[in-house]
Amino acid sequence: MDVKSPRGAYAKGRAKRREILDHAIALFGDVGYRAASLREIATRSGISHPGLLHHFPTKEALLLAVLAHRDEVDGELFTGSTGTDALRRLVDLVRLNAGRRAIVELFTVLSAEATAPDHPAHRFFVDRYRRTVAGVERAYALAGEAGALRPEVDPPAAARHLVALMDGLQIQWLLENCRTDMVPVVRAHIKAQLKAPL
Amino acid sequence: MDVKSPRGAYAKGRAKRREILDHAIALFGDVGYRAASLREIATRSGISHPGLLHHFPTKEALLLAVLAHRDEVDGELFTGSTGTDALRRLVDLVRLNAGRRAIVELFTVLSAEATAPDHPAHRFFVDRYRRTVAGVERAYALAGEAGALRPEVDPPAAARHLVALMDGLQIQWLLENCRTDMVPVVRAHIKAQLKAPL
DNA sequence: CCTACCGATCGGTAGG
DNA sequence: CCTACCGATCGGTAGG
Repeated sequence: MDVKSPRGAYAKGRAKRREILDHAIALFGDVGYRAASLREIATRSGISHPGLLHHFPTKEALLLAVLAHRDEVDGELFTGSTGTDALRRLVDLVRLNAGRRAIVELFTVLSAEATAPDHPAHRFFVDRYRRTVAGVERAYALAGEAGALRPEVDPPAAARHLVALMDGLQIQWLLENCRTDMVPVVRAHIKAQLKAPL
Repeated sequence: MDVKSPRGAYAKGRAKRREILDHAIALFGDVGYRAASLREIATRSGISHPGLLHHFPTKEALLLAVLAHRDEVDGELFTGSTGTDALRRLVDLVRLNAGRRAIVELFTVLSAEATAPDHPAHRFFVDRYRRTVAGVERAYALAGEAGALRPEVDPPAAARHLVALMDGLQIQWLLENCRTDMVPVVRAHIKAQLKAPL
């Protein structure tokens, strides 16, 4: 018995779950959900594929667990910032993403795959984009009310524009094998919309 | 013998090839290249799957034929326009794309899938983006030389920005089931970069 | 263009 | 957590 972890068996199960999630993120990002195999994820995680199905009962459950896990981690990033400050935080998010190719790949590949209405992650991404665009729109609206926005900026259009810009830059960044910098493009865009320097 | 088509056999072969290409575009767009099956494309085209392989020897050959076919059709759109005029034409392209969901789906899904270096279309999309961004950059540069651009517009960054914007809007448009209009967002963006009205 | 087949691989289950 | 298996499906080939 390990004194430092009296619930060693549970801790081990949680660690294995986490290991499976990490390898699932990597493979879903590389080849997409449909083309990824449970056997490959299981082998990378050091277990058999029925072993994997003990932790996640179906392939779809694994996908949804991956998405929920990512939402949980990234959701913490933007709690408490509003208006102009939230727009500034988005530049930080772009910088952060430049350091985690696997996550960027995952969302780029899955969001495209999930445009198909029968894809198991379709609802997730429809809801996610609705929430994201609405959140960015609110940030623009608040910045506008505070008098920080140039008058020609229209919050609804600006929100869709900014989210699209970030997504599109990620495709280019991945195809260029991360050799370019997404940050200045986003930074210059937001800067041009604000009255005060960013 | 049909007098109006003395090479009826050849014409029929070409029509079947074209039919296969159309169904391949639709299925590759719906589920991606890896998850699409030759049997499904063949069935939709009214032949057996070895029959399909008579026209296209491998799955990869079919993919490359689809991409070459699209490049051939769309390449004609921009011959002869330069500078500000080419930027205006890009707005027309967005409007055109809003009328062909299948094509938009195809390129959105495949470009994301092909960010993986070992994807059979990887080279195609790397080259395609290089060419596209370079072409748009040249349009901005020419517009700048003609004095049509606002001074803060930087052609290299503006080119990556505009291409990213178009790609990102397509993802949102597909997830929203084509219920929104991409044109005003792109139009307003380019308009804000030009001195003269669009 | 077809039928019939190949070996490989898939998600999931049985039974322990 | 395992081995062993299920039926289904894959891309491609043989042979006509």
